[in-house]
Amino acid sequence: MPSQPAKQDARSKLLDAALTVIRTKGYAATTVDELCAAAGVTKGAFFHHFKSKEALGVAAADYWSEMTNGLFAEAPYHDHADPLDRVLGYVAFRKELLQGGVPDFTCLVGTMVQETYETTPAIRDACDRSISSHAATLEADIEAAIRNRGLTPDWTAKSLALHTQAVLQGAFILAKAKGGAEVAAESVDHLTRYLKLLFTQKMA
Amino acid sequence: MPSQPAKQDARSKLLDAALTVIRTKGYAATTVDELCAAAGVTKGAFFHHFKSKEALGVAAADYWSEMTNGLFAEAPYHDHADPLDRVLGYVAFRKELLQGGVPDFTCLVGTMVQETYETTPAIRDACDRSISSHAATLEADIEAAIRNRGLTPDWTAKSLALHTQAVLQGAFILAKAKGGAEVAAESVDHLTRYLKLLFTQKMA
DNA sequence: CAAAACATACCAACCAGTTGGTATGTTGTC
DNA sequence: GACAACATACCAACTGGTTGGTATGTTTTG
Repeated sequence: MPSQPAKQDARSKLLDAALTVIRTKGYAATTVDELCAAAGVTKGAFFHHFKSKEALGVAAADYWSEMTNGLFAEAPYHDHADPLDRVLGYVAFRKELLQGGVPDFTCLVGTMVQETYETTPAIRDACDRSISSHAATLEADIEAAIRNRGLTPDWTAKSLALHTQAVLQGAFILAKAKGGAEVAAESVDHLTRYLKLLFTQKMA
Repeated sequence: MPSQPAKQDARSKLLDAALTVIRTKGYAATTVDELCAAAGVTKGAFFHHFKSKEALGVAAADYWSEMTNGLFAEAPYHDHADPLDRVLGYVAFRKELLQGGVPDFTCLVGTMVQETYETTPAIRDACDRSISSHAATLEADIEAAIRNRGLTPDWTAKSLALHTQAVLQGAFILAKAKGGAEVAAESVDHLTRYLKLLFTQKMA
């Protein structure tokens, strides 16, 4: 009966707070005190669960992976019989997620890796794991779509899967610069158009 | 006779230092003291030329625009007679720029806007100006290529120009996550492929 | 009751920004 | 063209608030 938000322990509350605060202000500008205030816990609780701010960053990236894994695993686009439809369905699903404020639909690990890639290897690696493992879930469908269409492309399923992530991450940056989702949605439309062209082209 | 680097004043040295330091560590993690040390000037000089760290951020974004404007204005891809070749030449040029360490080829304003979009409007706007004005330089060639090929697309030249920037910005994020330019280059290859398909398609 | 889960109080280092000052032009005036 | 009046460029030392982290409690739970 009792819902989650009330019964959460300090660790979960801190991780949830980290997702929203870091996505809004970035990792470096987010202070431990701020995280504690947003989570409604004290600093003692913070350092009981995380040995440092950096450790929280790594845990937040892992937590982000868990959350998104669940979200995408349950998304309806997997139901399509045609693997290309699953890939296109994935991208359409990503477009549907572009709702609410910019901090709500942008990517935690994309934000964090920008700030930490040179200075904090542990966080960079956690962000890389998150992005790369998510891209890998697309790779199988792309591979199946290639076989299904009998293509022999000069690109790999892996590089295309990563390209979809590049487009999305770049779309988030434009959304942040312009203060809205519209520009991101248009970039996702271009990605969809590319995928359709790739798999339906009548090449010379 | 005397070369530039020795004769620079404190302001220019600080702006040059800002480009490298902020691209490496991010805006929030970069301290004023660090900037001064990298520029070889004192804090007094810093606050003489910039009224705050935020003001330096804005100035750095404007300085970045100047630098990149010059670089792209003089690039050889403008010489192509065919507008589509100019667009493809631009993307090829961007791929050529993916040399050296990750902090050397990534984008200052893409990095800064991620951290400041919600908290520091002045910097966000400066970054937006930089990205959008750069994209606008592409728009004319795209428009000309559309007319040249007699296309009536369901997308706009502006959205495609912004999409190229999204791909590049996203490619930088992947490069940061993976610690190298290779993944970015592959994404740029996908962008080139998309452009060629868009303009040479035999649609059903 | 023992250990895990939290809270309170505190600290040393750090940070953006200030202060008061010097050195070197530039400008106006007779 | 000499000299006062002012402006610009820069510097070293300092400050007050903030930050990540710690030391030491108290409370809850199995």
